[in-house]
Amino acid sequence: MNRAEQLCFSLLSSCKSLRSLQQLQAHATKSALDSDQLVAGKLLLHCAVHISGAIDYARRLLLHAPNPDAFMYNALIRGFSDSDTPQNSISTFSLMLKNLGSQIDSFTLAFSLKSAANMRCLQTGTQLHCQALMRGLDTHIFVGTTLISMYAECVCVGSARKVFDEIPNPNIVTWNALLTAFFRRGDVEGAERVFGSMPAKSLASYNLMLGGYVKLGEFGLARDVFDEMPLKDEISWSTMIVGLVQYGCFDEAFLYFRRLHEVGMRPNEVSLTGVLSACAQAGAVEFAKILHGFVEKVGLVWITPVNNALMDTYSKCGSVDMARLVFERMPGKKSIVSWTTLIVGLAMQGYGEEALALFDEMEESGLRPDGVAFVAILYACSHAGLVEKGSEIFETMSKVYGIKPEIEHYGCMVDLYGRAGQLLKAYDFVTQMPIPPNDVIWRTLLGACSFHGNVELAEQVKRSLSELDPSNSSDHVLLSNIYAFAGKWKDAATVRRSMVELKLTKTPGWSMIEVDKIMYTFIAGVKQDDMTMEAYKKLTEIMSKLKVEGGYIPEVDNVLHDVEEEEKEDAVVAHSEKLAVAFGIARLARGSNVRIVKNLRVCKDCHNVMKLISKVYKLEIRLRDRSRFHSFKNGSCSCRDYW
DNA sequence: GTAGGGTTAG
Repeated sequence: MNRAEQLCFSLLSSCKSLRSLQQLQAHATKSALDSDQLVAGKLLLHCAVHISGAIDYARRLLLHAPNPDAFMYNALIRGFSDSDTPQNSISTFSLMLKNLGSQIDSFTLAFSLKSAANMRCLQTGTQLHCQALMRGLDTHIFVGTTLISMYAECVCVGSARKVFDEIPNPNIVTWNALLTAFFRRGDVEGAERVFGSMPAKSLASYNLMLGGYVKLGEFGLARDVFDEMPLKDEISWSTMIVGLVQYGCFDEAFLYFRRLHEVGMRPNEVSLTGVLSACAQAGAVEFAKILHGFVEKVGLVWITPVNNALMDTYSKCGSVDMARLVFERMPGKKSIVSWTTLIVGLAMQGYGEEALALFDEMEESGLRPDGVAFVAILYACSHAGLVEKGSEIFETMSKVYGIKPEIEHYGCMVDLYGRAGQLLKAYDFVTQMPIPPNDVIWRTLLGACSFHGNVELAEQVKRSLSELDPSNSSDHVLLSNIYAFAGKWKDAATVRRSMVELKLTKTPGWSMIEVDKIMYTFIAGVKQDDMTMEAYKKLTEIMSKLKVEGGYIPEVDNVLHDVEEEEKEDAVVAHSEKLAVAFGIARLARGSNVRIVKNLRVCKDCHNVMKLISKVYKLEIRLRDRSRFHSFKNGSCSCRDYW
């Protein structure tokens, strides 16, 4: 390497943008370095893998290179393998095969195989495997390991094993790839056998075991590995935290996060996104604010997923304005996830028009909406009652953007019509869908029937639902409640009895409230502890005050006769959100806002009670239910009674 | 002059 080349390479490593790289390129041309194969190759590699958004420029560099060599092809194939269009890797491979076929080497195959793995495309992967076989590269340690990873991604454990057996000296990375293959198939015993026969274990092997157990919900086993590990790094901790959050064990996730801190480790971006997601789901906004401060202090604001998690947390905790602020101030790159997160946040609050405006803005910024973005915008329309607009967008999605609607999009449409009370239209839509409706679709429609009190259609929908998922207890509860609200107590009781016969237990409704940074959970009908007793006592007081000062009339009390206690409880009386709000009124400082998170959809009676409380007690209540946000203020709700 | 295995967001 000569001095000019050396200088060029050291300058290259500091190029962070395409612009600075182009300046360096101009400089190289001036110094007659542009005909230097080494320089041209390095420039291309830097564009392809180190500068975000410069991959197309890298492609042009290759197409215009006077003598494209194997190194250049490999660089471009590598760049595409980590992009959002890994299929371009494969087309570059084909081009290389045509132009420079004899020079395909272990790098070419390893990078191309990575793309096949990312695409989970077994067909492409197998073709590349053939190419490797023809060149005797299938037993090459790097190619072989990547082949195993590819088969792992495609859940072909047998093929992964075969490749492994042919590799003469598998190293620890090869073993780890094989371990992944077994876990990918959910084969714990197979994975344990591999782990047991490994000649050496590194930290990554233990982390793989942890992740594998955690993903399969085997927390006891995961905890054993975690406690026995000779060394733990940030990935070990992150794996535990993320896994616990994914399984809804928020308290334990918070515990691990605290322990991580106590043993002197610093939370990294992954454990932070994990614990933020726990805050989002549990509604722990005060704790999230502390984490936000930490994120800013340690410079993690540059990490896009962290910002996205912050936005998601703030919007799911009812502070969509904070979410917007995070979005506007993000110093790093806004990904399509960033935009979609805020769109959903606005939609949950019923800000349909703002969500639509943001969607347009996203497109203007050059991002092309994907399938999930369309789910978000359709969700926005359905939660804001924008039926016409929603139908229009649904049409454009396939006709203009060429995105084939999937079951989630159809679900949004059913919700759109159903929420708006256009039940028959929703029903026709379901029966005319080009793909068979699943249980979620029918359940959405059943929810709409419940909200709009259509008993006949509900019965019909429930029959279809029972064919698909007969043992879902919440469907039975919903139908029973539909009967109860219509005063058909005998039918309600029949549904209840069938639940007993089918041995179905109902999903208990729970609500959480944060007081002094501690989350309290309330479950209707569970009265043994002091905290719940306190809530019940306060609730009784509140309800009588509402009757006198707010003119409260219970939704079904007047027709409740000759009914078993259980149906009454379920239909209205002491739903968990009422207990949580009562607890909040008893414990929170005057003037604090009440924030509640509920796992099911709020019922009409509770919604009514919340409105009255907000007026009589001059309180602002934010309630997140399974489906959306409700901000109660001065006797009315932000959802405009539309939910 | 380029690689392979372990934890992140809608």
